[in-house]
Amino acid sequence: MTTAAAIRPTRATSVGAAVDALRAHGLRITTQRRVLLEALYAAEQPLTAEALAGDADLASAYRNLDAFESVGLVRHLHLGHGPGRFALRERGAWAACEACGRHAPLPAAALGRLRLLVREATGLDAGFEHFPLLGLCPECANVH
Amino acid sequence: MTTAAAIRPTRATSVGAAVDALRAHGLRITTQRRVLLEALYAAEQPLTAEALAGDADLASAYRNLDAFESVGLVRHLHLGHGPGRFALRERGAWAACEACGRHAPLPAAALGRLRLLVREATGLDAGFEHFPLLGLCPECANVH
DNA sequence: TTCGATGCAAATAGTTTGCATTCTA
DNA sequence: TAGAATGCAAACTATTTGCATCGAA
Repeated sequence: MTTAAAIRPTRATSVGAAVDALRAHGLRITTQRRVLLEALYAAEQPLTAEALAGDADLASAYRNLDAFESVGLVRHLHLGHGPGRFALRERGAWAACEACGRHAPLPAAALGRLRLLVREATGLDAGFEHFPLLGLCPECANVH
Repeated sequence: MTTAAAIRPTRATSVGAAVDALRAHGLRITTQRRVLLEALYAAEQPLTAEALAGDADLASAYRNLDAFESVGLVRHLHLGHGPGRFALRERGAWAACEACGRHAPLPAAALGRLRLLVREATGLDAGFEHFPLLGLCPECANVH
């Protein structure tokens, strides 16, 4: 893992732009890295290393995702239990229901207000990035 | 793991009260369970199963902490990477710095306002319980 | 043609499970 | 004394590392 504090985001809105960004950071573009990038850009939610790698070698996938993360292109996060997941930093923060597992992006405006509130209350500059906002969605809340 | 949605908190402010609560739930009080309770009540922060168990058998410690959790006495949470941690539900939610690892309880008032804000923005009833509020404390933020 | 990336194998960390034994209620 | 809890061993999942080989620049 790389410390979040040390990473400055790399925003690339397409696989092509990501390739350029990676090269600019001195990373080489290989077949398996291209596959990972395609999967990351195609994904609508954070995915596990296994899902992103497909048939490719998992150990290399972890190494590559880690490289992408330390370059600020990707973020490593956890949605509930189970394996960690990876998503483009580009895609923002997430909110998830801990009962049914559904998750959705967190609106930027809400994120801003949350950060302000947390800063006032605790002095902490909260990212809501490595861990999502976790709670109960309306449907699951109604069950009880 | 037990689904958070299904658990109703058990508030017990002392080891003795916790013992009563466990018995009320049909759980037996053994030496190792008493040790775990002592450790939980003595702890100022969420601790790992290993730390809480001391010399005792780790597998049993996990089983017991899980039992405590499903009775609503304890909560299982994650502060950054590494092993999961356990704390009394009694003790509330946590805020942690992802750079230096320091963590502190989250004031109840702030928690209430956060929940309201999140609910308005996403419809989600956020607990900030299984995962803490993660961000950068003022000192770590200043380094950059 | 060099050094970074790969892919396999093996190690590691955290956690769970099976099962015979022990002890609480 | 019945059934719950224990303690060891072994399985398991997620992730990392060593190392010889391969390939991008």
